[in-house]
Amino acid sequence: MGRQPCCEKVGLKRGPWTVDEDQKLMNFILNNGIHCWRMVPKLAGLMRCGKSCRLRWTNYLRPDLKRGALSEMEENQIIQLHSRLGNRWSKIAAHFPGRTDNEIKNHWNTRIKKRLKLLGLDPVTHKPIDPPERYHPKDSQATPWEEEEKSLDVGLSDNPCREDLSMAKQDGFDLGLDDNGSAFLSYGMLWEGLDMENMKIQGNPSNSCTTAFSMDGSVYPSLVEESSLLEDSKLYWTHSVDSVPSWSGMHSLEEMFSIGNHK
DNA sequence: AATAACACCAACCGCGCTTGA
DNA sequence: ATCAAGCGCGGTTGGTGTTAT
Repeated sequence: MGRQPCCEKVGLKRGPWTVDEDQKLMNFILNNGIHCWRMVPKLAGLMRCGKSCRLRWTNYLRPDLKRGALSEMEENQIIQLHSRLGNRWSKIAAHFPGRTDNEIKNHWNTRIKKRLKLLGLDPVTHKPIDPPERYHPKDSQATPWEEEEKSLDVGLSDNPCREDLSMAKQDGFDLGLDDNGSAFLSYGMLWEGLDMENMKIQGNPSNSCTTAFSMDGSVYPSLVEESSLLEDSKLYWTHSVDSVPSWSGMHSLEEMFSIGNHK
């Protein structure tokens, strides 16, 4: 006896969402908020399952989503967080306001993985490929990232990046040390040294100063841009869909989305 | 110009966790 | 304590666009 399907699939639409469907879902959530995803498609007049609606909202329609490619700084942060947390995309995404776990996961699978391999690093362990074994699972019940998580609060703080800064400082990223105090290559330096066009390591780390973390904490342009953007448009999105009905600036939102964000 | 190979990403699937009856 | 509904997460798939041959 298997698990019952999340919904009755007969007669339900699948595949890419149309503009009309997006508008219906958007309008419904803006006007009513979300209390039960299962009921959303029925009430919104959509021939979709609730799960599909939730995915569409969280990955595409949410007003606080940040559009565009991930910056090099964001990539570096993703790598460092992944080395601590493993494939816990939602936890990693929590450090990137406006980015979804799906987006980060896709980016990891399609780009970062390859880059790490090119650099001779194992995307899973973040260590040089075929190094002498340093991690012995038998020695510990928990994986390295599980151990790491015990000492980390991976939830959102007032300034997630500042939290990361302290993490980085604690763990010696600026010194090129890993969690165990061993020699460790800075991803930022590796990134700078990798000429993706010619696919070769240029190797002048001394010129490479762009790491994920700036110790003065002043260089997070994407966040700065975003916060000013939010201020300008008077949007106060709080990561909680329950707060949808209380947004101010609803008209700005609707205008924004009537322009269309479709492929 | 045709088409094969590759890259990207939206969407789906199924499992596990949480919550409430 | 048990069970089922609902939700969230991570892995995977498939469609579409781009590049190489």
